[in-house]
Amino acid sequence: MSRKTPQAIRGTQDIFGADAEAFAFVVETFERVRRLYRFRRVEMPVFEKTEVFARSLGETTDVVSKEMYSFEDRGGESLTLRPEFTAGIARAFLTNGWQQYAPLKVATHGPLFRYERPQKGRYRQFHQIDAEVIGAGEPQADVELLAMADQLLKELGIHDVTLHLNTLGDAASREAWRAALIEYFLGVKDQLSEESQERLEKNPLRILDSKDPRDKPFLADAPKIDAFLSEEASAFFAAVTSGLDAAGVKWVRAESLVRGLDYYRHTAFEFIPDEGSASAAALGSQSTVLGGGRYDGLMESLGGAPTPAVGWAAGIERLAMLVGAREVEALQVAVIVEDDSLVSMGISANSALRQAGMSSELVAAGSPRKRYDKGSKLGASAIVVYSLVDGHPDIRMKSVDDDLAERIKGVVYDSPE
RNA sequence: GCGAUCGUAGCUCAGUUGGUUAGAGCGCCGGUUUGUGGUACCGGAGGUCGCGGGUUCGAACCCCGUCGAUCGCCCCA
Repeated sequence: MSRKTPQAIRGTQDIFGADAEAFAFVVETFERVRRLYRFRRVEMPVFEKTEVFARSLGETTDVVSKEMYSFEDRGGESLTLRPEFTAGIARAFLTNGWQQYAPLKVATHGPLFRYERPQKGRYRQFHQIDAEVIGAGEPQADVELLAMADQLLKELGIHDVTLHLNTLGDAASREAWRAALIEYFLGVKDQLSEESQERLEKNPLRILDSKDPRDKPFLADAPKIDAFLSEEASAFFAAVTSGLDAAGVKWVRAESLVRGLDYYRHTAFEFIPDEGSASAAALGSQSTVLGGGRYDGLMESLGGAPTPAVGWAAGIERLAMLVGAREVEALQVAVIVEDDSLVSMGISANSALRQAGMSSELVAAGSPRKRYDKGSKLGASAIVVYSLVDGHPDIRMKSVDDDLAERIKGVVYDSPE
């Protein structure tokens, strides 16, 4: 290990080989499915004014103060590497007048940055796919978005995850529920874990998904959102669930599923591996594969007109773990040159094969005697060998695939020298 | 920020209660087999055992520190 080589930044990854193939498979599948649902592609900046994220997330949270990659540029302006897509898309929607396209369905993917301690399925630079519907307040938008997520997971071959669904109601319902939770947990405060006692002040909803055994006894009897839902909020949720049923999307109710941020309204959801499944084992403690919700309050926090919106995002690395290692596509042709005087013949054959749409590798270096071995190890369906027989150039071809053999003959034997 | 486990060739790993010049497989390079669909044989390069200190006659091994990795807690947009 050379002392001079700089190390990669903590929490960044160099993805290669089968893992990189799995990553690409996730992105390609997402791109294909997103077209089926007519989501339009957007490309966003990787960094924004810190304000964009601070205002949308809420200034107070740990998330803003500790988990963002922020820095000053040369003009002294505070910038931040995007920790999520939603805030930047909302900003673009407002600054570019995309209201004219509403309701707007957009999709994107790329790197995101969060200053966190790396662990299984969590990195400082990680990658997500993302889909948003902006300017659509009706429950059908939630249904469409969730149907797309469900289809994506199935097309990725992931069948052991389930949609966990909840509603947070409208702003009034949500506040009433929150107040009731605080009151309830205050009553048993002494018996809660230290973490949850702190959460009581900062983020009471989060007590509901505490992992601490000391908290669990109190969770079952905690107030439920359903008791606080307004008539409209109930109707909205009912429309979402019946729409999902109609679309054939399986779901389970998750009464304790919450969102930390204030701008979330109504639908909140996560796709989570089924207990004991292969996917659950593959993900370790990072169980959520895809998550999102309705964020009707966000646009206002960025100074825009009230605009309903709903979206989700999913970690590409986590999806790639569930998809499993994928091998590179098999090589079709290995071109082996066993005598250096024939190298240019090999080069032109290799080149002609590729231009004719066949994947090809040239083996013309190293010990001539070992080239055949080296070439055959590439695992190609066909091998083309250039060698010298009695001082004359000789071409031989072997193939396990007759159609491929014909295609090769058409290219290699007819190519102008 | 906290905790646990781990750091030996390019890769995956051995290394006996501390004992001489630190090993294997794979990969890489070269040679042999006049070989032709992966599998043979021989040889070679490549390691201050993460780094720094300590204990000891002697440390890859024991102790302390440090850096890094992994997994978990907190947090999770």
